[in-house]
Amino acid sequence: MALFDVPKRNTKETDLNLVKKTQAVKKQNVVRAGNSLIDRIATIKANVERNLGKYSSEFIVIQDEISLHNYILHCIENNAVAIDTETTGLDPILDTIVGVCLYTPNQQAAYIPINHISYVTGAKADNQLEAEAVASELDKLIKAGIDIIMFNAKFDIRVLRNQLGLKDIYCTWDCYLAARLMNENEPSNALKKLHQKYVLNDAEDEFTYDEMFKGIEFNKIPINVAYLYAAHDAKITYELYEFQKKYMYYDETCSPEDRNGMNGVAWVFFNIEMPCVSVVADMEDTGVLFDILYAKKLHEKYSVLLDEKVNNFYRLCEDYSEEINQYLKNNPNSKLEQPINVASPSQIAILLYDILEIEPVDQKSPRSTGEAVLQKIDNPIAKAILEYREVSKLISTYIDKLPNCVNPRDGRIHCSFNQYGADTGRMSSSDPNLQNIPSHNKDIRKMFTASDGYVLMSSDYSQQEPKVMTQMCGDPKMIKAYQEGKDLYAEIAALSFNTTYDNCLEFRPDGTTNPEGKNRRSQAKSILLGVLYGRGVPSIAEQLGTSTEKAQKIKDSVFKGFPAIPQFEQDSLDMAYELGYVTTLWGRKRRLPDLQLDEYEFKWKDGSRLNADILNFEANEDTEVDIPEETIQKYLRKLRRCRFGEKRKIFEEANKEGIWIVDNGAKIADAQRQCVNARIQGSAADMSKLAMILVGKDERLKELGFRLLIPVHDELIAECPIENAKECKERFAQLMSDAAKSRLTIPIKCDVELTKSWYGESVNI
DNA sequence: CAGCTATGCGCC
DNA sequence: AAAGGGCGCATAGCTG
Repeated sequence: MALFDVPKRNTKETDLNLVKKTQAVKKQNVVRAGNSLIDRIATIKANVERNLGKYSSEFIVIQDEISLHNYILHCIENNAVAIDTETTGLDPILDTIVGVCLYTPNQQAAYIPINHISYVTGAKADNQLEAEAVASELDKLIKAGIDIIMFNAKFDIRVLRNQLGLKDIYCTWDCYLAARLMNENEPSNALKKLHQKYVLNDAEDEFTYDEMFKGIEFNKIPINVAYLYAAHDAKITYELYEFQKKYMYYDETCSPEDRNGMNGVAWVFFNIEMPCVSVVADMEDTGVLFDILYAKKLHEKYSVLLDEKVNNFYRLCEDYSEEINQYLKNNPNSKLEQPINVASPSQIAILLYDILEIEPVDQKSPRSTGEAVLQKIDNPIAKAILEYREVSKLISTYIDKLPNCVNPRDGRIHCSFNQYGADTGRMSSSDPNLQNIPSHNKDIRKMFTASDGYVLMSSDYSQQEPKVMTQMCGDPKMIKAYQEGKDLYAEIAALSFNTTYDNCLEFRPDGTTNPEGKNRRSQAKSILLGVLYGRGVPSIAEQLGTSTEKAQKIKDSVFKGFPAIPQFEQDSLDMAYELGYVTTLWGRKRRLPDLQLDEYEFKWKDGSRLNADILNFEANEDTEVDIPEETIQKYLRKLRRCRFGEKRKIFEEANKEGIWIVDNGAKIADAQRQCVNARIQGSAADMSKLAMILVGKDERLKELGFRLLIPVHDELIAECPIENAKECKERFAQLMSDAAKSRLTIPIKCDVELTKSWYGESVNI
């Protein structure tokens, strides 16, 4: 947004601020000047021509049907095309398509304008193709079944479906997903960054949309300028694909277990990630029906509750009004407002630790006001703050936010799923995030409902991660427990603590509760889940409400009874140290470069110390002097010998010598924890995606009107017409159970819940 | 204002 | 001595 159209605000703006802003928008080769739209387009035009003008002969604009037809023939001949779409925004449903870019080898990259308008009059620009004409030509590519390469295909697929009506548009190679699989630690996954780094070898800079057109919709950019930018994208997508293709291919003669090469990763690409794209696109297009009226009722209900909580907090503060006033008098510059802002952690910290002088609970962060800390503070104010936060979170993040996310055309929420959101391979959800809707609270999820005449269906994998872990450990006793339908935690407890299975259950056979059994079971559970998360013994002890020593003994017993568990931990660590990465059951990689770090790094304090030998003319003046090996060894010896708490002294000692010691201990420990967790969480993610593919592409379910709505990691939410619920339910459960059969021998059972609204009352059929 | 980090918290 | 994996997002508070 430019300076001139910044909305008027109450705050006074100094001239200095305005000057600073003007300076801030100037960047490199991009100049911003002028205030009117006409001036700004002129500036953009100049920028584009200066930076992309070199492509003017390489790229073409296709403005008639015959040229388009000929280009499509070239694509089919080549059996490959890169496609990119240009739109007025990022919403494939509400925003409009502006043009399509194509590139096929040995041809000029082509831009096909469809919906450009004059930035002066707003009238539709001349010499563009009709959407229908473009659609019918693109349909020929689809019918021919040629390779279609895209970057972040889900978006372009949705645009082409919604804007051009291309129902069967597909993608064979998504460079975004390939890039994520090839290096999930890549600092940026933007097309231009990846192309710049891997195709151009960082030789030249490329400009992003915002750097070129910030704040201007693409349909207002004149065609003779726009094509330079747009066609470029299709071309670099293809070039990135050619780069990736060299490394990611599946060798039939090589098993997916080949963990040294890319075979496992390629298998995941072709058999999990790529087939998943259209399923995810379907879910986003479908959306989920939202009950705005019910949300309004919740707003009323929870607003009253919030008022109560705030008032309760202030009422409790009144007991300390003298102390608060005294504090304000002594600390006139403090951040404490009057009244206190309950939502401000810094003000709460002042209240609790400075005014009420409560002893810090957590020595590591003595001024924390987090939930865990507040729960331990025995003061009604702490409780009041927690209650306030609970309600305010519900209102701001869900009750008041979600209604604004509803698409006015269909009353549904179409969020965005990032298919490779987490580095482990898990999906994520945003705008809004539908994977963190409260489940503990029974009101919130009910805002999501089935379509009229439909019923909601949810199916989850029970104990997905423990099952995956059992499979990867390969422990026969654990596998047997699942095969016999036993409770894994109880079985582990029984065999670890030398007692019977029945003695490790919460309930006795006669239905009465067995506190000792419950305790044994939860101990075994804590140990197993602790391994899964890389949790430390003291933390497990805290969870179990016991001493660290006790927890260590419990862990020892479990590890002794189930040596496959520590063996699996060790194998995972070995794999990561040897190969630099761990793998999932299906071959996805999680690279952990931090594991290769030295525990301590030694650097000169003032950056680099240059070679001080003035007489050594041979030496490059940038040559750094290494820190003498004996000095490094001296400190390493000290650090290895020292007790905890003495580290800092040694660091300071080195500091006085001008040496800066970097302690990588925490990073290495993080990576070690990730070794086990990434394998389990990643394998579970593979499994859930396989289920989505099987369910989402099932022809029979499609016939029945069944559609997936939301994946929540180990759970799939869907809906289907009520009259088909019975068949859908059975087929849904069966497909989910079968999805992981290729690698999981443990029995998988899925129960399907039928409801009218999410987590609402069960519907019987 | 835009954009960043820190803190805190919802989910699996 | 302490030791929880993976996300997205709201608000506060700071900076450019």
